[in-house]
Amino acid sequence: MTTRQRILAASEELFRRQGYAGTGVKAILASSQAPYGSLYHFFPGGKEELGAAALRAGGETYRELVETIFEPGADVVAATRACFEGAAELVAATGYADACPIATVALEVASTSEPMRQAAAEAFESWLAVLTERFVAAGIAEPRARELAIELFCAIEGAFLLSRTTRSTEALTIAGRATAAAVAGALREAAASGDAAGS
Amino acid sequence: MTTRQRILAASEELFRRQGYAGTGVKAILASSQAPYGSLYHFFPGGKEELGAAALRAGGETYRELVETIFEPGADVVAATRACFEGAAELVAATGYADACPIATVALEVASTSEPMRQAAAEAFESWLAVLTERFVAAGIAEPRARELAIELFCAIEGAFLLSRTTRSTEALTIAGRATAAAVAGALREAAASGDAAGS
DNA sequence: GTCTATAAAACGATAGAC
DNA sequence: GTCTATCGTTTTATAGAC
Repeated sequence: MTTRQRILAASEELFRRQGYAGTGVKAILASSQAPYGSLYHFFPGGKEELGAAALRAGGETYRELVETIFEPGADVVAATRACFEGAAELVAATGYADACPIATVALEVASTSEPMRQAAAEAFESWLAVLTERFVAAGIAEPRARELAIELFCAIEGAFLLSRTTRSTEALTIAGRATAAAVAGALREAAASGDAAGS
Repeated sequence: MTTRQRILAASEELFRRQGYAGTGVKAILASSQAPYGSLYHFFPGGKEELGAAALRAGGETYRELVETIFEPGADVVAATRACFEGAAELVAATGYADACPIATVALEVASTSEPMRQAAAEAFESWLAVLTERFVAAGIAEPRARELAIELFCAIEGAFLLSRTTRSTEALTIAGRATAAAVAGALREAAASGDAAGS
């Protein structure tokens, strides 16, 4: 693992758990066992460039995770359930420390750092794009598919917030059940209108 | 307005917009036009006590807002719609700066400050309690009513996150429509099972 | 490309006069 | 209860040796 990768990995973990402003550059360097100067060698823009890079890296990791759970041809209702169940396991297993790698920082910088805000927005959009594509592949028409993707996103992000704050997975269970039901409903509607069009 | 109130109001605003760690004590005092010593007179516990107090104050403000929108006897489906529409207006009107007074700080401190985490959890629970009560009053049985409250919470918090990050109210519109539909569905089910019980 | 020493500023907190 | 001066620390960032 290169020095750059270690710095980036440590940044992802610390920013996700304690936020951007709450994490000092020194803590990142200590955690990544990198010297002080290396940071500014690989990230000349300093902490802000590092923050944006960490958002992009975290966004990519989670996009791949979503692609794995919603594998092409999979049952999207089951995948939705798996998504929330996996999230609940992760959150509980880490003592309610790890959830979304973007959310905390995104809220912190939405009004204070334009480059970081954009990096977070692109990460979110990439997840929505994958979800939308999978819902379309499952037979749900384009506008409705994107709506469903956004519903899933909002449900799981809101549940992450409530879960970490109350130290309970209840919200993830309930939000997961509701979202799976919404996906199942859209699937039924799509099948019905598909039949109608086919008849 | 007393000095204490000014400090608290400024803290609420700054913490909500740029987070807890991202807001310096000096900025709060400058914004509230209070001298440096007053802070430690009214909040001997320093920044952390001020943070917890701001969470409680923000939580109370929003609980009253929820109580106003979901006024006793009101149509809960219309109230749900009004909730998301009002949120969209607020977010857009403030240039995507103001949304939830708790969420940003809650994510920041969930794993780093136990007193602040608890203050945030109590605020969230107070909102859920109001929502649950109103759904019960509308005829929805207790366990389902609390589930609906959590669904609404997750949907709006997730939509706040996506909205502030992407600078668009799209998520609030979509999440609002979906949540209103879920509430309407629960209402129909409750009426059907109520009829069945009554027959 | 690695590492340290240090600068310059901001941080939270305190002491003490009024 | 108000206000200021200041302490000690920590922050981000840089300079310069290796």
